[in-house]
Amino acid sequence: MANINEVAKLAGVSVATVSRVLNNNYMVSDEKKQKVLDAVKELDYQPNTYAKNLRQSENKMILVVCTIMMEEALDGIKDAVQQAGYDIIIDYIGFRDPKSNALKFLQSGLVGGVIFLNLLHFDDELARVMKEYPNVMCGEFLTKNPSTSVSIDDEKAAYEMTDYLIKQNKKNIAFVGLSGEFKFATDRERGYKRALFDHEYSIDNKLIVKGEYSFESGIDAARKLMDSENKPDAIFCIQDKIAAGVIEYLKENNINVPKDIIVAGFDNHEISEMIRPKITTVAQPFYEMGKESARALISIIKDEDHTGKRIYLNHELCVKESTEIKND
Amino acid sequence: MANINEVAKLAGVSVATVSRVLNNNYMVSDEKKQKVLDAVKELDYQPNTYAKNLRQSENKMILVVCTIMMEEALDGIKDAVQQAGYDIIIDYIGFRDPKSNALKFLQSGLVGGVIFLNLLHFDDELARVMKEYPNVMCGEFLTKNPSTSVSIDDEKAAYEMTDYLIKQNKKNIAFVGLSGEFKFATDRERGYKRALFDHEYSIDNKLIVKGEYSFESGIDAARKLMDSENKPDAIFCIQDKIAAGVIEYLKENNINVPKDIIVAGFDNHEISEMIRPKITTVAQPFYEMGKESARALISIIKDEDHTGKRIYLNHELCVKESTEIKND
DNA sequence: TTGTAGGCGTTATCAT
DNA sequence: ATGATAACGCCTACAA
Repeated sequence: MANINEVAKLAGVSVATVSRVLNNNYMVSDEKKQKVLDAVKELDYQPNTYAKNLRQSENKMILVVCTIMMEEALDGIKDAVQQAGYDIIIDYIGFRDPKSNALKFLQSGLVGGVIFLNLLHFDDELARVMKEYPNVMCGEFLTKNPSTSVSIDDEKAAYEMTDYLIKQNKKNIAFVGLSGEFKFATDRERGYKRALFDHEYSIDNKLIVKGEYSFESGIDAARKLMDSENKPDAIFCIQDKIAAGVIEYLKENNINVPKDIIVAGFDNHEISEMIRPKITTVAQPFYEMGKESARALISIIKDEDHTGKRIYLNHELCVKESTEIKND
Repeated sequence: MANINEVAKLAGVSVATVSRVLNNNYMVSDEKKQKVLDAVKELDYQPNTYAKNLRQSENKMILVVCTIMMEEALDGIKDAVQQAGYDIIIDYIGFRDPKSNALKFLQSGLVGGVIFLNLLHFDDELARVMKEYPNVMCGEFLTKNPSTSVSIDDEKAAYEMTDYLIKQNKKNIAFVGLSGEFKFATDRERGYKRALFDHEYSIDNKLIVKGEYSFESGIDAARKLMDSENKPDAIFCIQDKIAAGVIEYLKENNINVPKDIIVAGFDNHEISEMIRPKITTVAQPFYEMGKESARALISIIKDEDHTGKRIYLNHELCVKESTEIKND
């Protein structure tokens, strides 16, 4: 692998000139610049990342810690980051190892900052440690976490959806949430309750069930709701996969959606287009969220501006088939 | 961020001793070792990755290039890699930029090898360039590509599925493939045709349609098949999402699956469990494929064993509801 | 067993 | 505008 010395030798200049051409691109004659460029091409020269980062004070590498893979958000991050001349590397941790290599990568100087993508388990220790490093939370964060965060306003979105369901003349609106202690989950539940309250609906805890983040869990939730005495005529699910499960259960029991019961989900997941009826849902601007997160992180890295901000982006209510009765 | 000098000073030893404790762990007295360890802890010292890699010849960083995010495969890669003391970073490229940063990362010395995960666009130039670097293809590869590859035997799997469909007493077995030139796609089509041939079925090109990798494409494919004169009584789709679309179209047209037509997919994608009837499919051992890929890559990096191998792992036929008539 | 010093490939400072 | 050289943090001969 060619290094800068070989390039300099081939071009007949000093290493400093090569470095200048490749980085600053000023204060060097066109003649020598061309020679350097030719030599670089000839040798397929690429500056060594390790040497470069060792020497430079600023670290232009960003780590993205992913639990669930959100391709749209990653696209947004990539675009923003590349624009600023940064590189990203991804640490995929799934749900197996909540801590990830973030700290290791940070302490070893590999990366200069971290974006946590939809991280669900941000414990106290991680929060404490992360105070010392540039980081932003994209999509999910804990109240006690002081990091800058980018997300939609989950409470507002859930409020709007519930409000919409009420306006379809429904009286018994159920909510299917998550059993864990996640901020986005409690926010959405709060939005649901606040909408009921504002419309002077009473809140029936029998109409609120909690489960996991899955299709099967949706089936279970629907069974619970339909087995109770106060049956719902609308079911708002915290996620589309769950809504898909709910719809499946209702279909199996010959309950028509949307005629008998209307169902809504959240996330505009692809499943919402693959199930019949297509699921009314809330679309999150994942691409923009990624982009905004990256921008925020870079400005934190650059300006040392460590004040945690809350950045809210706009969601979109997507009305599809599961809440509107067709007129064939 | 603390460096090795500060640790040495605090521990009252030389930097060489600190380095020895952290790496070799031999030829150093217990007394000094303990002092070093204490100092490391005290300062939260973590060796600088860039300095370390610059100095060392061997590079323990592996790049995984992802098109589509396959979490199971990533888990497998992670497990194998960590066991060997390597780190991975992921370059997510989606389908937007087929070339990825692989070459850049390799040339800049950031990584010592690459795993291409389900890469579909492996062009001649990439193939040429990649000859010089350790790399393995996981899940998909081109015939002309000399890299080591890990996958299932797609032809065999498709053969078995087709054979199974024939044994359900079906006569007109359609195949929904992909319009691109992908090895896995042509392999599966060949397996389908070979099974027909072995059973002395004639091959009707009207029963072979091609489209995209999506639910909508499945709907289109089913329409085409059902509009032709020689209607199928079984439809084998190259992927589960496509099969889901096919099933949806049939349902909309009051054609019962599996009673009237049986449908099969491929990949054991989660959608195969969320659609009714659940889709009979072929499961790929993604976790194992990832693990095997990582192992292969590490041995290539270590041994400089550049002979391209083909590693086939076993698939599994998953018979579900879309091909078997229930007896209620 | 331990310490000193050289060098990995860059970039940045200081001369020229 | 250009070149020589120090320094980044680490590992590893080599010396003691």
